[in-house]
Amino acid sequence: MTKVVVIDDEAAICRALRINLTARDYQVATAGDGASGLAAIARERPDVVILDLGLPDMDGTEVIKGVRGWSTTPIIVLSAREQEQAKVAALDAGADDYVTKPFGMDELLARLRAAVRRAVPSDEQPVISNDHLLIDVAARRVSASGNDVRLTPTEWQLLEILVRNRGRLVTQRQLLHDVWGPNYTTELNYLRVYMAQLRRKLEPDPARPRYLLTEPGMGYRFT
Amino acid sequence: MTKVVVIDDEAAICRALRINLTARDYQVATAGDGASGLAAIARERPDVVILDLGLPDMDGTEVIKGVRGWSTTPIIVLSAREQEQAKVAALDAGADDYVTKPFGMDELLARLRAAVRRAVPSDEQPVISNDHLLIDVAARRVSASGNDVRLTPTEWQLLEILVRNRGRLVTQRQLLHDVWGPNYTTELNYLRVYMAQLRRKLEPDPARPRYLLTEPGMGYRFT
DNA sequence: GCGAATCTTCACGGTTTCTTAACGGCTCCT
DNA sequence: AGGAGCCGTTAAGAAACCGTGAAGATTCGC
Repeated sequence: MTKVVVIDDEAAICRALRINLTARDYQVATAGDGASGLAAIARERPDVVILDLGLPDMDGTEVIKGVRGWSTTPIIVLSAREQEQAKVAALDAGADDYVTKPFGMDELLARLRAAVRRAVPSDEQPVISNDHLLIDVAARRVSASGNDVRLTPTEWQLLEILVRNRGRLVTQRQLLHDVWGPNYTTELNYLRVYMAQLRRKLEPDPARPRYLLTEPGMGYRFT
Repeated sequence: MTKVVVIDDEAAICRALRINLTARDYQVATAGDGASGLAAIARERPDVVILDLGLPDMDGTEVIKGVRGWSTTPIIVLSAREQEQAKVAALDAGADDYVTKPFGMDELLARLRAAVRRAVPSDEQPVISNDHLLIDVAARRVSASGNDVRLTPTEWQLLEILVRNRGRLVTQRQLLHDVWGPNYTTELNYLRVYMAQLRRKLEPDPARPRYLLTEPGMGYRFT
């Protein structure tokens, strides 16, 4: 059975969605603010999330980023008609779709079906482990030669993207877009600085990298 | 580079999209009706399709079904505000998203980025594999006789075009246009230099190519 | 508020990649 | 046989790119 988490501060909407979705054999959990919404997602591991952007306690994009750190669950955003800017920000933060309020239930259901259909069958949690390195993405732990390594938030985001795409080349544009946002896709400096820091912390010989490889002119690759 | 096919019967919209998308480094092809739209999708193999529902010759859902028969390319639907019913039908037919006319360019671009980003996992990119060669376009990996081969950005672009059109002749003009841009379509030198480099890196006997074949006076072909 | 950690920005030297030109071999045509 | 055009090969200078250290600016925790 498909599991849905609904995050909305309007109780009426939560109730309406719960009734409609339950009637169509979805399993529904609701939350009234961002913090409890994140908790619900972590607890329920839903197949899809419906998220209202106008939450009382935190910005909607913060919720999205919080989820995208460890999960690829589809997120459908609800927003008032005027928040054009917020919609764009939400999609760039990693939302999969949005519906403007007031919305037709038929439309929401169609989008829900589309989102679930698209979803990739849940992927395994990446854990890298070899003689020298141990990277546990879910637990946010990294150690090199047996010693725990502390990474800053930015370093971690960068490493996580590379690890999730291990073996594949990740382009500079994509890294910059996913870590710094859509307006920073030309700041190649940032990549150089942070790749150097990651290598200093992770590589046995930072000057001759074994894991964090450069593909000149294109991007980086974790192997 | 991301390739987009736009299908809309309003020439003004086609033109506006072409200009905006080209400026953002998308590669754009346009079609004015459903039939030529389907042909364009089959020919161009775009990364994403923008489809107007109000086409003169056939219903938009027919176009979607026609594509979904053999491809999972993301489809973003354009529709007038009133066609609520048609939107639902389009999403159920396999469309991935829709935007109501009149639309904001920012919103469309954000949805485009979201659609392309989502599509990557499910999109099966060509992988060439035989005794001697292994080419994984998605991961940007090439190996010859078991050894990993490093390619420069230009070498990659060239090889990728040939691989995507494997078996077919690709003209010199098209290669030059797609790799170096519209102002370089006479620099046949570039092709010779880079084909030689690719052969040196990929062919078992570079002087007698098995995969990267020359069609004198016309172009090259990957087999 | 204050100190520490983190992020942004800059400049320099070394390396890789791109561009360009020249030369010889080959095929086809006259 | 000779010439013209096309192709493959090589090499060298120019341009772009990368790694690095370090110095402000900003944020965060106390």
